[in-house]
Amino acid sequence: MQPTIDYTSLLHQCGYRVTPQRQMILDAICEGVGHSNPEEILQRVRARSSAVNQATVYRNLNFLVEIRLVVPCTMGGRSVVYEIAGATPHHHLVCRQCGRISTLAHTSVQPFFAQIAREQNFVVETNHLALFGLCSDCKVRDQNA
Amino acid sequence: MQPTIDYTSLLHQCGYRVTPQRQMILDAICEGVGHSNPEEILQRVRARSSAVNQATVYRNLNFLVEIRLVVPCTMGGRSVVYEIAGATPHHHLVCRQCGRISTLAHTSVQPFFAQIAREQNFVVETNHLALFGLCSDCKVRDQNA
DNA sequence: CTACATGCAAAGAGTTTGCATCCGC
DNA sequence: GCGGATGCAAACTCTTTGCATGTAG
Repeated sequence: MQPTIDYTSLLHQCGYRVTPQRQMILDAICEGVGHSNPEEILQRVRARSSAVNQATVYRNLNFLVEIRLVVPCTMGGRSVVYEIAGATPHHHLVCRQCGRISTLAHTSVQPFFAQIAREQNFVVETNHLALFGLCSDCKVRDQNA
Repeated sequence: MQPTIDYTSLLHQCGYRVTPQRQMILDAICEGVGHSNPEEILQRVRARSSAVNQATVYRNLNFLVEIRLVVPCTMGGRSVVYEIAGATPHHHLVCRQCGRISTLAHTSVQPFFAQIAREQNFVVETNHLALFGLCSDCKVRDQNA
């Protein structure tokens, strides 16, 4: 988790306005360790300051994505989740049976992305890949069934 | 694109009811070459039979996903897209700048999935991966800007 | 002081659901 | 004939927007 002050001054430097709401929303995204949907972010912000409007959260999320400070990614749920753009890339294996989510280190993914850059001349910027499938436990259970 | 009759008899065999609507929806998914959202499917079905309700489309999509005849996948758009489960796995590189979508052969992805199976004991079932990033043209444009 | 941000409420999109009717088997 | 499928409309969730007010710079 990165300190908020960096982002605050970064916004300043780029000429963007820094409001208390915007700061709290950025804080909330940082706390979420890269897996927060708008609702969770709203909850976290409201825990600090009771009266922040959800429209403000949505507007700021869109704004932060636009200026590329925050990255949206889909994890299979109904709403998109957000994470700080500079966060360490990390990936997830989502089991379709039991829903368990395990983490996949970027080192396991990097060679694959490098290969795509080489073969296709395409720079993958997804730093939060979600792969769906069957985890080891459910695979065994499936075979025995 | 696969002939519908396979799916029809498959449904029969499994004891599921086969209605004209269900057949048309399956046809529409097949026609979509794996990239149809509910709206497009509805349009395609209605081109054949004008009065099919959208609730029926949604109910059938959920049904077909549940019995694993159809697979849902997110391509970055607002709604999920659907494809026939048995379709040849194929993947996409989506450019975040120009929106261009290029195809990535499964052979480029297979070793990566195999590695995950080996290292993590996790069977990736995603047969329609969407990777977001910068295409070659936009990369050049980015560097010159 | 000005332009942008916020709050509020209402509107929009996309999807689901309750209930009466219909129809595959 | 029975149980699941459909049509219709209303409800629900998530997100966006118009407008008046507030506030950062």
